[in-house]
Amino acid sequence: MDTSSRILDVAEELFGERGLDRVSIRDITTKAKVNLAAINYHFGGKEDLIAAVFERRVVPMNEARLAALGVVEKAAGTKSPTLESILEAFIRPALQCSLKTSKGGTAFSKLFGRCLSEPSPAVEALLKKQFAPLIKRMDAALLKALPHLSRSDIFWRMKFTYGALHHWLLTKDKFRPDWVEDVEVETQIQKLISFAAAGFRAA
Amino acid sequence: MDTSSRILDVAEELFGERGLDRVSIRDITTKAKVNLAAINYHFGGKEDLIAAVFERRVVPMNEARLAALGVVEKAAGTKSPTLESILEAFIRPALQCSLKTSKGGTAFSKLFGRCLSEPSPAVEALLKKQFAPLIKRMDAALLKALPHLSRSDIFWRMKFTYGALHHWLLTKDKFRPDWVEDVEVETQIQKLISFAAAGFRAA
DNA sequence: TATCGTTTGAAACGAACGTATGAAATAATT
DNA sequence: AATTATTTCATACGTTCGTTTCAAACGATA
Repeated sequence: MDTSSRILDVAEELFGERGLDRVSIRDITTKAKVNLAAINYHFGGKEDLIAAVFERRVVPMNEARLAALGVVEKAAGTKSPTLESILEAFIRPALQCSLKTSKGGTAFSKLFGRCLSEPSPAVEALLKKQFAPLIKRMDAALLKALPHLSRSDIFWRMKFTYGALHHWLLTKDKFRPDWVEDVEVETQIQKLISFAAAGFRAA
Repeated sequence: MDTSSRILDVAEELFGERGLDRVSIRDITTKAKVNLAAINYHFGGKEDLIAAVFERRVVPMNEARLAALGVVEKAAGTKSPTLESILEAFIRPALQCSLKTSKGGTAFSKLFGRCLSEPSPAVEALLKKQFAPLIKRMDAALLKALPHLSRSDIFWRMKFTYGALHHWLLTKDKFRPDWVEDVEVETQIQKLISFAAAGFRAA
């Protein structure tokens, strides 16, 4: 494991746990067992490190989403894929990407939530660049699957879906009373898909 | 306008704009035109100020939610209120509370999002204390309205609804392309209610 | 008006922060 | 083996942070 990777791993974990601003580069370099100056040498500065940590996960995630969308569209031929399959192409990669992360998958979820609520300039630019093409494809697919909805309707319902997904990722384990039964991730994915699909189909 | 109020107003605005950790008490006291030591004198410290800013909005918001829930339950008599009216009792006060805020209502929404993703010990304790009774009442009402659902089902769907609500509050203006039509707040509330209601009614 | 509790004021404290520097060590190239 | 280029290291710099201090100003009470 080389220096850059160790920094990225530790940074992802600590950022997820404590938030971007509550983690110093000293915290990261100490835990990663690298020199204090290593972050500035390899990434340029703290802001650039944040962007790098974020990018490492977001880019593959959105690529996987686009690929999954392509698969279901191809499988549907000239017809429109089912609403559920479109939503699944959007939801599942987010979770898989989050599971690959250290600390059992919670680190990236938290990090993502933080990047949305305390965006640095670099992260904000990355967000726009990374999500613009994905949203375009999603909008088009949903418009085809639900032709009676307006673009505005799809925009709002997509925003609600997005919120449900990210709040779920962010607080997956937290706030869960002990009487909640369905702890299987796959079950939760299906629950979210059917919840969102019903929302999209609402009159 | 006394010192404490001025501090709270400015703190709310700045925390919402920049995040809890990116705002120094010097930023707040300067903009509020009070002495640097005023925050420590009136609130104890920065953490306590954050909790105070948060509490000032959250407590009335959740009281309004409980009151609204009481109203629709009373109106329904022995029967269960409609699902839509239960959800509205949960959703509308959040928005009204957010509208009362300075900066046209965006400040509290952002602040709330930040408090969820970068919780300090004081805020976290306040969150649990403030939301426990509300969630209990919501769960009971929903269980009565949707008797075929399990408690777990209601838990997950409530989490999704919660996520949709907060993501909406957090990014209300942001990320909205110019072609989106429905900018009326009331319309957006109805859209969210019917989206969530459909999700709750999903098979 | 004299007194006492409360609030404000200017200044300073130590700690922690991100970053920069230049020498030492390592790796790559010839 | 000699010479570059790259990476690591210990250390220091200048800033900014939250907090503290204590005297001055203020307000209420008698």
